[in-house]
Amino acid sequence: MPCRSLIRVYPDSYTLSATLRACSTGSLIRPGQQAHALAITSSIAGDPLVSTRLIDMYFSCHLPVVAALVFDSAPPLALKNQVLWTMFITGLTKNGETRTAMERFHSMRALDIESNQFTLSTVLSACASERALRFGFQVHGYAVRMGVGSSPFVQSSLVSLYSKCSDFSSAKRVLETSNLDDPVSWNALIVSCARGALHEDALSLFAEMHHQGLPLDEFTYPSTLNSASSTGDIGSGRCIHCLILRSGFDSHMHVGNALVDMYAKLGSFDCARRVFNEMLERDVVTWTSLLVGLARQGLHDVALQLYSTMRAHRVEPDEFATAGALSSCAGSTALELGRQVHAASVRCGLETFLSVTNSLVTMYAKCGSINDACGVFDASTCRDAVTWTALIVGYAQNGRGRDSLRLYDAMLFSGIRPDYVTFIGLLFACSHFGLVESGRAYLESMEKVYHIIPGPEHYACMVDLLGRSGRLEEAVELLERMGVESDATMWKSLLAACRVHRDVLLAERAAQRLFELAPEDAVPHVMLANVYCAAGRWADVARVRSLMRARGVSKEPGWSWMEGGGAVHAFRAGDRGHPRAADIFAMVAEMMQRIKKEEGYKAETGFALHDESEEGKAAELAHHSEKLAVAWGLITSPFGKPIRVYKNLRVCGDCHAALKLVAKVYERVIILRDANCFHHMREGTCSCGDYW
DNA sequence: ATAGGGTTAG
Repeated sequence: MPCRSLIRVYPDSYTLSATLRACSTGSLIRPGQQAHALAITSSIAGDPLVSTRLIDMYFSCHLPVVAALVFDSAPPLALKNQVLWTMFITGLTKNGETRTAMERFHSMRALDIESNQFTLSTVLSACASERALRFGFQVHGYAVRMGVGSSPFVQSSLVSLYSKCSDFSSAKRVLETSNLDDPVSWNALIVSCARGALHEDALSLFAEMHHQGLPLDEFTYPSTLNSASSTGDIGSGRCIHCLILRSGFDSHMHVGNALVDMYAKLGSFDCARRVFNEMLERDVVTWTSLLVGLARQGLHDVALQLYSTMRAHRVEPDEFATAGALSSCAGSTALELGRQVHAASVRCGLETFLSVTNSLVTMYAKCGSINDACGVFDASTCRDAVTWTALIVGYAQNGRGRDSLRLYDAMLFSGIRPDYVTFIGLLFACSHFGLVESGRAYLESMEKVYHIIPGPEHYACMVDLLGRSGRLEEAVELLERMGVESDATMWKSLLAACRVHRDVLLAERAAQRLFELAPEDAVPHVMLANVYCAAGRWADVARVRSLMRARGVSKEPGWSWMEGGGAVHAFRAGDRGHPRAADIFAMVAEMMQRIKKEEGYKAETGFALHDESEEGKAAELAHHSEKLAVAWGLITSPFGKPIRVYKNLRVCGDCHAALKLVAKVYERVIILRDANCFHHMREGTCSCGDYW
């Protein structure tokens, strides 16, 4: 057997520590493991110096379990080492294992290993994450006994702990004894104020820092700006922006992000854009801040353009960007794009985030794709009240009141507490289904069992519920005795009920209130005209029309649109602007002919706006935007696929009746979302139960 | 050798 002589160089612990430190800095797991192996073959893995660096390396590579294995297998001598323990507890805290960090600190004390300011600041920050105020108090006392109570690191951790636990007086007491030149404690306090919605306090702390001449740093500004935008005070926001520019902190990305966020939240998109454009580097937060700001102002299409620009810049969306984009898809009913964002979120493993799940359910429900909403819900592993509520509301809006209420029972069964919005969904479902008694019971349990005070949205649903079921007097009574001020939505519900139940007198009363509440709104005028129309009071119809002219209110033009082939096709009434207008009008003619012949359809000319002959009215109705859009759907979308149409106003009564028959004759499902709810039309019936 | 505070959501 030939003897191969190998010259092996065994590294010493200093060399290996240096290598491991490099692996930690770069989160390099493979070289880190090789160094670990080398430490074992060199018999120096148990050296306290090496163990410390090994643990640090595994934590930096986000492998807390391996780090714990290394720690627990360290030799007894190393386990007496204060630094090794500190490193281990710090690593646990940084990896979010704050509970374990506290437990390990407890063991450290039990083994009589002393702590220093390094250990204690970390442990206090773990306590802060766990909101463990009592344990934190004990650590505070121990820190004082160990003589490190005045270390700026310990003090800032204490301020953070107390303020996160809302013990602001203790936080301020620590702050008053702290080193004046250190802004970290102040920053911690400002952050907690901002998180706890104490925005005025946050701003005055900032002012005090500034007044005392304390150094402000790149951590001070983001949370202060957050409070400035939350108070809606653009003046102080601009002042802070000036300070940032003068001190040069605008070069920090977090500060720039906070500025973009503030201006976007306050609706100053020019300023937000300018900061955005001038930033030296941007990350996903920069883009998301702008996107969410746009979405909040209802500028969903711009937000979605921004999302695709972000993707084009190869910025990977995270769960916040994804949730924001999905919420804009919901806001502009962009189902196709929503599906793409959904697919991308699955590819990136983001769909398990609660925020993404919630916005997916909401997006599908608001786009009328309730089965997809249901699918996301069923596949989700983590649900909160928002998840359940999104589907409860979704079912209700899509005309599935029973499923909505059934889901609420399941929600209670799974131990999730309903919130304010849940009850809006439930009452909406009840009004949809005409369940007067259930509605009353939900309203009562909301107050008595869950101690949630009903707001205008709940009363609006109740008025609608009572009105629909013909209990008009009761509805009026509720409007007068409820604890909140009546608003236009509630009176509109009542007016709609008056139209259905032909109560002209009450309709006039409701309309009068609406003219006072929202004089420039055309809808009440049109609804009142419809009431007169149904009662055959043509002179009054004409009077309302001239009133509208005199007041200069005009009906918002109705338009309908549908997605297809990656584009949106939009139609106005009588619109011949589409490149294939001839085909569309031919299809409308065919549609109307077939439903007349096969289903005995007759135009409901009461819904025609202009005074003309009966034939003229019928022709006007036939070219309403929703009929044009459905015709386009029949031409372009394959058989078997639902035709999805969206309308900005409520669907007109004649279109509703006609399209139900179109769905039957053409054996197609038509899903029409109007300003009020979804209409799932199939085989001649509609999910709204003909009341909307 | 070891330490503290930040921006984005439904």
